[in-house]
Amino acid sequence: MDKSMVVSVLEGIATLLELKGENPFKSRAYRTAARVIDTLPEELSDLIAQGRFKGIKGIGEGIGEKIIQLVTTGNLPYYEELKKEFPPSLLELLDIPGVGPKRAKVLYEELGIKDIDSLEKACKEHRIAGLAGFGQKTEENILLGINQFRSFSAYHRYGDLVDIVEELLDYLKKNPSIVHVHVAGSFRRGKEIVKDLDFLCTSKNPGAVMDYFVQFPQVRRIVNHGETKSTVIFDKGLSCDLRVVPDEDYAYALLHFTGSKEHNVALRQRAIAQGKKLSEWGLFQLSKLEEKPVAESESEDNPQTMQPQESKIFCRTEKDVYAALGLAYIPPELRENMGEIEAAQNNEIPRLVEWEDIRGVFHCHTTESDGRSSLEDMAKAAMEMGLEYLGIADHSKSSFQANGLSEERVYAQLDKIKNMNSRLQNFRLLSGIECDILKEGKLDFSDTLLEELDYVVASLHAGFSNDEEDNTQRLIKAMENPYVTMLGHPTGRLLLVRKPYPVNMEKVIDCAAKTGTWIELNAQPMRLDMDWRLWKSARDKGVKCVINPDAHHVKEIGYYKIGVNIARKGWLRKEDVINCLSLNDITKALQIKGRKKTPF
DNA sequence: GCCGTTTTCGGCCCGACTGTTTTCAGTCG
Repeated sequence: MDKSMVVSVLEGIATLLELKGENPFKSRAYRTAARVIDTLPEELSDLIAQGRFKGIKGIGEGIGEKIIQLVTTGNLPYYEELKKEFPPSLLELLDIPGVGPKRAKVLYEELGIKDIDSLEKACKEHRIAGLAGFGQKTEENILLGINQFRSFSAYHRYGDLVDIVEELLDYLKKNPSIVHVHVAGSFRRGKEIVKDLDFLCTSKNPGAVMDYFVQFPQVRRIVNHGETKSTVIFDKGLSCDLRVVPDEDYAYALLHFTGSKEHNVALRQRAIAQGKKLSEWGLFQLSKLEEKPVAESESEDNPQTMQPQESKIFCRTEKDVYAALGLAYIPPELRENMGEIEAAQNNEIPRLVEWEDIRGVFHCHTTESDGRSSLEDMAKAAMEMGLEYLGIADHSKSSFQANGLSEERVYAQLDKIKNMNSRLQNFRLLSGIECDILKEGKLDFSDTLLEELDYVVASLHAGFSNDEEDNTQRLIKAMENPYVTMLGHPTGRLLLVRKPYPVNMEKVIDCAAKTGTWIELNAQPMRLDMDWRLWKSARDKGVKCVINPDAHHVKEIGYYKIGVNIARKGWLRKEDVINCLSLNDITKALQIKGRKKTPF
C-alpha cells in the first residue's frame, strides 16, 4: 500500500468521523496525519521497516499504529467498520455546496436521504424545510447547489486530464499498426474545461487499433466499439473517442477534430468563397459548373443537371491546409474564431510564448504557511527544473486558515532566504508575500514591511461581496499601493466549483496598465485565472502577465506549463510574460516594480 | 486523536457569512 492510498484512507476516516458527529478535533487529527504523510519525503514502508516511523509530529500512538497496520497488512478493520455505518453514496452529498457533514447526517437519519437524487426529490417535495435547523431558504440553496453540481460534473479541468492523455498517447504509440496519433478536440486547443477527449490516429488496420484501444487498462466502460471509431468511459465519467483515418487524410481530420466548431465554420466559409470545399475528408477544388456539364443521358436519372467536379488538394499537414486557403499556420490554442483567421490572412499570427521560455516563477508556498514542501525542497526542485529563480509568497496573517505569517515570521523567513541566497550560485530565491487584500482595499501588512521584500502578490481571499463596485475598488486600491508588484488570481474563480466574484475586470485591467501592476495568470489547474479571453486586450493595453504555479508542493511548480497553455490562448508572446526575463533582468524589473515611483 | 516552557488534562485556528434562531449552528475558506 503506497503513500497516496494511506492518505486517502486517513482522509476517508476523517470524513466518516465528521459524518458520525465525533469530536471534530479527532477527525482533524486524521486530516493532519494525512497531510503529514503526504508531505513525507520518504516511503512509509522504508520508514517502518527501519524503525524510523515513531516520533513524527502529528502522528501519535493511535493513528501511527493504524498506519503501520495499513502498510504492513494492506487492510484496516477500523476503517472497514466505519464505512459500514453509512451508505457509500451518502458521501456524494458532501459535494453539494451548502451541505456539510452535519446536514448530511440529519438528512440521512431523519429522511433516509442517501444520495443526490433522493436529496433533490426531498427538496422538490419541500420535506427539507421542516427539519430542525433547516428552513425554506436552505432548501432553495441546496436545490441550487445540486443544479450547480450537476452542470459542472459533465466537464473536466484541463489540468486533471494531462496525465491520462499522456498515458493513453504512450499506450497507443506502442501499437505497431498505428502510424500517427494525436490528441485533438478542446484538449489540444488548451481549453481550461474539457467535456470529453478526442484522439485521432492513422492505420492500415483500423479494426486491430479499435480492439487495442478498448483494452486500455483505464477503460471502465465501452460505449461504442466500431470499425473506425470507438467511445469509452474512464473514471469520473470522462468520455473518450478514438477515430482511425487513412494516413493521407490525417491533416484534414486533425484540423476538423481539433476545432473549434466556430473556427471550422469560418474556414469552410473561406473555402467556399475560394471555390473550394473543406471537410474532415479533405480540401477539394470545385470546378466551375459550366465547364463540366453532366451528360444528357445521365441527367435524366439525376434531378441535378450539373455535377460539380471535385479534385482533392493534397495536404500532408495542417500547415498545408491553411496555406492552401491562403492562411499562415494557426496554432491550435488560437482556433476559437476570435480574430485568428484575419490575423493569419495578414500574416500577423504572433510567435506565442512557449514553456521553455519561462525562466522562473513567483507565488509559491512553503510549509511556513499552507504549503506541503519546505523552502529548501522548493528551491532544490526549482533548480532541478532548470529555473533561474523561485519566488516565495506564503500567506499573510489574515489567512488564518492557511497559517498565514505574522510580521515576525515574515522577517524570519526573509533572513532565511537571504542566508540561502548567499550560498546559491546561478539561482536566486526571491522573497515575497501573498498579501491579503482586506476591507476597502487595505493590505494585511504595512508598507514598512512590504518594502523589505523583493515583491508582493496582492490577493483577495475572503469577504468578497456581491457588490461588483466594492470588489473592483478593493482590487484597484490594492494595486495603487506602490509596493504591490502583482495582482494574484484576480477573479477568485475555482473552475467547476465556484464562479468568479463579481468584479469589473476592464477597470482592473485599466488600473493595472496605469499603475504598472502585473497581473497574475495563476496556473493552478483549479484557477487558471485571469481568464484567457481577457489577456489579448490586457496585452494591448500594455499589461504584463506573470505566470505563477501557486505551488503548494514541489510537484506543483510545473503547473506553470499549464499556465503557458492559457497564455498562448490569450495570444501572449514571450515579451508579454514577465517571467520570461532572465534572473538579471527580473532583478532590475523588480527594483522599479516594487518601488513604483508615481503615487496614486 | 495529538500535544506539552500553560505538560498527563484541557485545548486544539479564526472569522465571515448565511440562515436559523432568540443567542447560535453549519459551512466555507
